[in-house]
Amino acid sequence: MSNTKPSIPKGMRDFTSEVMFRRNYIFETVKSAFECYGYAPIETPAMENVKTLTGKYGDEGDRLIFKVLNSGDYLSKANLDENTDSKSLTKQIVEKALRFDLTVPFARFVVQNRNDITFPFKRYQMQNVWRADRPQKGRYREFYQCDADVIGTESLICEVELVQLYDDVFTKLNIPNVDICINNRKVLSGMVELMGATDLFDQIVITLDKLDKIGIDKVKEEMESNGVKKEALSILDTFLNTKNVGDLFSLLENSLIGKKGLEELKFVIDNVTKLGLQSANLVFDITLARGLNYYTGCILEVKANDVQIGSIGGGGRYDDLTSNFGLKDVSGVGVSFGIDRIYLVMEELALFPDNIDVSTKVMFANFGDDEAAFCLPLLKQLRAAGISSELYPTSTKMKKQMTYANNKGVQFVIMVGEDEMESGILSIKNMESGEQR
RNA sequence: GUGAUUGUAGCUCAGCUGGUUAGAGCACUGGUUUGUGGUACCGGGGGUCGUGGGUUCGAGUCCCAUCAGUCACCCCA
Repeated sequence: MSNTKPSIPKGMRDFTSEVMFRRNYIFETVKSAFECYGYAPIETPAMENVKTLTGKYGDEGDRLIFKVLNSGDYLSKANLDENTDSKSLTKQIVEKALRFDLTVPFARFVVQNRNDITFPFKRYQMQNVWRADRPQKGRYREFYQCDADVIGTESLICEVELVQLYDDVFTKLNIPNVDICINNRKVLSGMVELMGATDLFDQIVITLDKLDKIGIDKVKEEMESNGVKKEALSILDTFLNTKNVGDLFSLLENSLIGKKGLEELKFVIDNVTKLGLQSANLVFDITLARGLNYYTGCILEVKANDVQIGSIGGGGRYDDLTSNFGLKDVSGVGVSFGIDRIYLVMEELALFPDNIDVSTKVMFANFGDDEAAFCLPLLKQLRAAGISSELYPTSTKMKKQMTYANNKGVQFVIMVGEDEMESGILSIKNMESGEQR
């Protein structure tokens, strides 16, 4: 057999222990916040049926779904003729796909288990998802999402709580200068309605989302080339120049859906303002749109302003996701934490506490079989007391054992040799100070 | 799908306008110290220079192709 160079697929990663200690620190923080707000854990499988996933994320999203080839002689069951192309072939030889996010599988879960669930249902989920994207900074083909969703209620109190939840987590993680951007898809619908371009909604909204990146002129250019009329663009201008939510009411007076969206927006903002946030800022941003097109109401996106990276979290309300699976009129709302990006932000700003990567507190040096046997009961006692400890497995040179302890960040090394066994008094060395007794 | 950029030891890189046995630091390992790490000193192993072709007396260095990584656009966490 030939030696293959060890490698892993594009956009996927190994995590070393050092990295895992830090990742777990983030996971734990998020998890305890979720539980503190009354969310309960669930998990769903890595793969879903392709049909469950397709059509929920837009055309672009569908292309980025990782599909899993059927097992066995799949080609013999396929129908091949001269019209067969990749797309029609894929349909015949693929029936499973890796999950693309946690929200759609969750909607499926809710419908499938509806008889066992008490509504409103609050769950959290922290699992990996896969996207066949081109990797770059803060963007991988396998990454983790931590989602909290509540489904089965239209109450806007949920939105208010989710904003607080974001604030709680980022405050606990000590990430400064966090903006929680908020908008409402209904407000955008109202605006597009006034522009007389309802059929171009998706296009307009995607273009609008780029405003802070490419500037107003380019946005208008792109919209015009997509068929938006000049008059419509001046309406857009009025909206963009209105910073205050209250002032939008007069603009959207004639749009039923727009007014509804504004009322929702106002409720959330007012209540959050009343309760106050610890460290994050709630920012109304009319240009916030979000690509995933299952959102229907309030939408949220979180940015860490001190680091150049995409959003570190996002979410919103979806009114109709479960109807795809045959359960109508169930509204849900949720948020997602992008923990890989949060990791990068914390790394860049050096926000990780330095005492989170210690595993073994006490190590027994190994001087030989008899000495090792003497240590084992002591080890048992330490462990029973909840002190993480280990015995170096072989009696190699002291230098090597000490180096091992040092690199692993062990705090104390206990020497048990002949003298100690006889006297019963052990030598303990503090690895930090070098002191020994 | 589009564009830019990089590929030399396990890791981070140096290698000038092509010139003989390809270097450093870190890591690993042996010793100074037969029971002591993190600091010191001495030694050792490890590379067909991403791959394939071409130019040349001679290619890590120049040209072409190909593969892989990284970054940006699209889109997104």
